[in-house]
Parts: sequence; structure tokens; C-alpha cells
Amino acid sequence: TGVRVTGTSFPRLNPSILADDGDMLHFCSTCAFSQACVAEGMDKSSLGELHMLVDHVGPLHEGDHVFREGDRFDAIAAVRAGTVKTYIIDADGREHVLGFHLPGEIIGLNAIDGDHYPCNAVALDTVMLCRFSFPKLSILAGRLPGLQKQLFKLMSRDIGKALQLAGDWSADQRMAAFIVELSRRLAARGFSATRFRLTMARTDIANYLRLAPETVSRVLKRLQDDGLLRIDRREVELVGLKPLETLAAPVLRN
Amino acid sequence: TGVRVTGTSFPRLNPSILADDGDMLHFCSTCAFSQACVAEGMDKSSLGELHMLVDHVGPLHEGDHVFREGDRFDAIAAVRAGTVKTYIIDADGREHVLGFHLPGEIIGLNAIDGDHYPCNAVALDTVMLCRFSFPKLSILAGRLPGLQKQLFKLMSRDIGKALQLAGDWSADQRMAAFIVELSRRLAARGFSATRFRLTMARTDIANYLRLAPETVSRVLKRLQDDGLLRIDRREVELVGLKPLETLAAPVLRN
DNA sequence: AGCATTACTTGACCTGCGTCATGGCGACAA
DNA sequence: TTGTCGCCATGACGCAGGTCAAGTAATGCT
Repeated sequence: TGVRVTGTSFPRLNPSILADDGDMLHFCSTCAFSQACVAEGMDKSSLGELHMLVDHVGPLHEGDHVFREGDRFDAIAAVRAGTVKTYIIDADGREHVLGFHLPGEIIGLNAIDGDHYPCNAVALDTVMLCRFSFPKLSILAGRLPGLQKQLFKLMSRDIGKALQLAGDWSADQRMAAFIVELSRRLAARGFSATRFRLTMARTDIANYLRLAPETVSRVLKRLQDDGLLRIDRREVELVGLKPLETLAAPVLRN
Repeated sequence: TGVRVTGTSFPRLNPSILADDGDMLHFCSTCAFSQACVAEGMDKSSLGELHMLVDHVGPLHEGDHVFREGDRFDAIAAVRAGTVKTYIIDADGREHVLGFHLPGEIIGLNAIDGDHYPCNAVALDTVMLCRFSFPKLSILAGRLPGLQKQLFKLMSRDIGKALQLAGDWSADQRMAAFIVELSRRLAARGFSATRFRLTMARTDIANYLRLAPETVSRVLKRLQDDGLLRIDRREVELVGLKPLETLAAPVLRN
């Protein structure tokens, strides 16, 4: 949707969604921000202050953009529901997928340096977001050491993730690492670790893993033939999590 | 050197180096930290506070480690002189180079999440460092918005850099991007943009760019034959910066 | 329902880069 | 000087994964 709020690149909040927002506190307990605040033993008023500056955004639908490359940067966002894909289109018109962001995860951290988003972010399904004005968040972080620490940690983690993706691994290793990591991230948010739906197309996975879409198909087929997983269209069931983890181990470093 | 200061993984400061440290202020004006402080119009006392918590470390010599994977994390460091290579050894014993860090640049940002360094850092030549206790730096960042902002920016920038390296580019594109970026980073610190010395071995470049060392040789040869650069052992002269930048453009996004 | 569209799969073939093997050359020592 | 050692270059060859082409199946549109 092209609807924009003045002063931000985020689509307008659909007020209708606020009504059925009863499980907000439950969600927040699994969100990357307040998760840490709670873990740090931060008092309720701190968490309250964080909630004060949240804008709820959504629902966005498949294909809706959260922001586009070149949009003025002023906010990061936590994915509340759904999946967000970040990507760039290079000079030759090829798409490079930078990442997939699941509920509880943060988008926009790579935009802080520079005042425009360096990439696009698009919803892969129905997406709900918590938007945090970054200037406001920074000021709050100056007063709340736990929040500042959490921001540092989140960014540090993203550096590490990006570096491991950058490594030199075989197609099988990257595919296995992708599946295992997805499983772990879903499990961390309370979803099943062994049965889930791929919200992204094969071409997205391919662009993310620097493979051809055909190779993604073939590798998945091979993993299925080897009894490591079962896949039907976008539904995945991990059968042999152990050998998958072994295959992914050099990438994920564990 | 195995010499360690209690409570840190950084090698001990050689006091002899403090004596001839007259150009400290000049260096600091090009360092990633105080550079921003000055640019932000931060007052002298803030810069002074930053200087208060700096430990000067070095000189380290070629092959000396700044820290190793698994060392307890408690500090980040700015490279003051020389080149630092960060790398991991994967489960199969293969080395993966994560980055090269030139004077003015920061190492250790990917260690903030987790309390151990996730990689090794080794001096490629004679290296001098400014060591910043991270807990102390965090506290100071809470009081100095400019410092906090700079830390956020540095980390955000590293995410972006890691993601661009992760992309799917040809050997020529990656090599050109590597050379051009090196040139720009050196130029930003006051060195020549067109004539410089590669402080790293071909194998290091190869591991960084996910290429075979042989491919690095061949690509450099080709770039030389095409008149884009001249290279003799580790001395490089960029002759055709323009076409090099064109080749590197999709990677560097400009 | 019928058709178009998009996403995915599968097979055949091709190629960019890796691997292996060899040789050159500068640095350093004796 | 002469060896030797580490780093780098270069040629021959192989292969993982890309490209091209064709087919299938689910989904949306009219």
C-alpha cells in the first residue's frame, strides 16, 4: 500500500487492529527488546516507558513494503507477526536478499548509519510491526542502561549473523544452516521447531543463499531423499534434526 | 606474544611506546570514535573523558594475536597503526577471514553479544591499538549522546559491510571491490589512494573473498593486463581507478 | 468452469572457479 | 655464493553449481 504517515516511511496504522490487541503483553515477552529488559530484571516502569514510544503498525499484506531503499530513516521496527524480507536490487537489476525477519526480530538496524534506509523491506505474508522512533529510542537508551545494552547486543548479533552468511560454504551446508536456523528462531518464539511453513518463495531462499532457484529445489530434494526432512510445497517437517545440525555445524559454529 | 594483562585478553602495553606518543591527538582526529565526537561539535571535556578510559596497547608484531576466539570479552579496540586481520577456523580446519582493520577502525564489535570473542584477531604487521573497556565505554555512552550515536553508527555500518560481502558477486567484482574499498579507507585516513602496500598475503585475500589463492593471482593478473592496476609483490598502484570503481559498483552500491 | 499466471521441479548441458601439480623468485642464513 | 623456505604464479583439468529448456501443478481471474 502506498499509504504513508507524514514524516515516516512506514505505512499508516490501521486503527482496527488496535481493538483486538489483547495479547500485546504476551507478544512483548518474546520480543527482542523487552525480552532483554525483563531478563535484565528491569522494572515495570522501564518496560512501560518503552511501550510508551511504540507505534503499532499493520496489518501489512503480502507484497506491502515496510520501507524502501532511499526512504528517510527514522525508525527501527520489531516484527510482531508475519515475515519481513529485506533486499536490495543491484545495478544489474538482480535481487539480493539480505535477510528474513520473524516475529520478535528487529529490522532497520543497518540503516542507523546514514539517514536513509539502505535496503527494501517487504511483507511476505500478513505482518504486524512495533515501530520505534530511533531518535526517541536513543534518548531512552541513554537513561536505561539495560535498553542501551540490548541495542548493542542486537546490533552485534546482526554483525555476527551477516559474517557467517558471508562465509564460504557448500550449497548443502548453507541450505541446512538456513533450515536449522529458521527452526531455532521459530522455536525461540514458541513455534514448532520441526513443522513450519516457509513463508518465502524458493527464489527468495535462492537469492538469500546465493544459489540458483533450481539448486534450492535440488538440494531440498536431496535432503528429503536422505530422510533429513519432508517438504511439500512450503510446508516443512524436519525428520532428522541431528544430521541437519551436523551438516549446518561449520556454518552456525556449534 | 603470550603476555597477558590480568582481566583482559589484550597483550600488555609496552611502556616504551608511550614516550614517543606525541602525535596522539593527530591520530585521534582520524579515529572512528573521536572523529565523530569532533564532527558532532562535542566539547573538549567529552573527548577528554573518552581519552581517560583509553588503554594504549602495543606495539604488536606480525603474527601476534590481539585476542583469540573464546577469550573473555571486555573491550573493543581502535587500530592506531598497522593492520589487524580477524578470522575463524571452522570445524573442518579451514580459515575464514572476517575482515581487515586499518588505522582508525574498530575491532571487537561482533563480540558484544556474548561474553567471549567469537573470532581471532591477529596483527599482520606492527600494530598499535587503543583499547576501550566496553563496560566503561557503555556507561560513558549513556551520558554522552554523541558517543552513543557513534557506537550505534559504527555497528550499523559493520552490519552493512558484512551484508555486502555476503552478496553473490563474481570473482572480478569482489576483487575490484576489495581493492577500491581498501583505497578509500586508506585515503580516508590520509594515506595515498592510488599507491599502497597489501599488508595481507594472497591466501588471506582469498579467504576473505571466498576465492582460491590461485584465483586471486589470476584475477590480479587480469586486472593488471587490462591496465586497471599495477602490482608487484605486495605493492599496488591503481592506474584505472574509474573502471575499477565501475567493476566494483554493484558490490559497493554507488 | 476454463484459462492464465506464477511457482516450482526436473533434466541436459555448460562454465567459472577450485584443485592439483609444478615452477619461479625474493628474503634470509650460513 | 648457494641452499632453503615461504609466497606467489601459471597451466591442466575437474566439478559444483549455474543456465537453459521444458514440463507440472497450484492459484487467481473472468
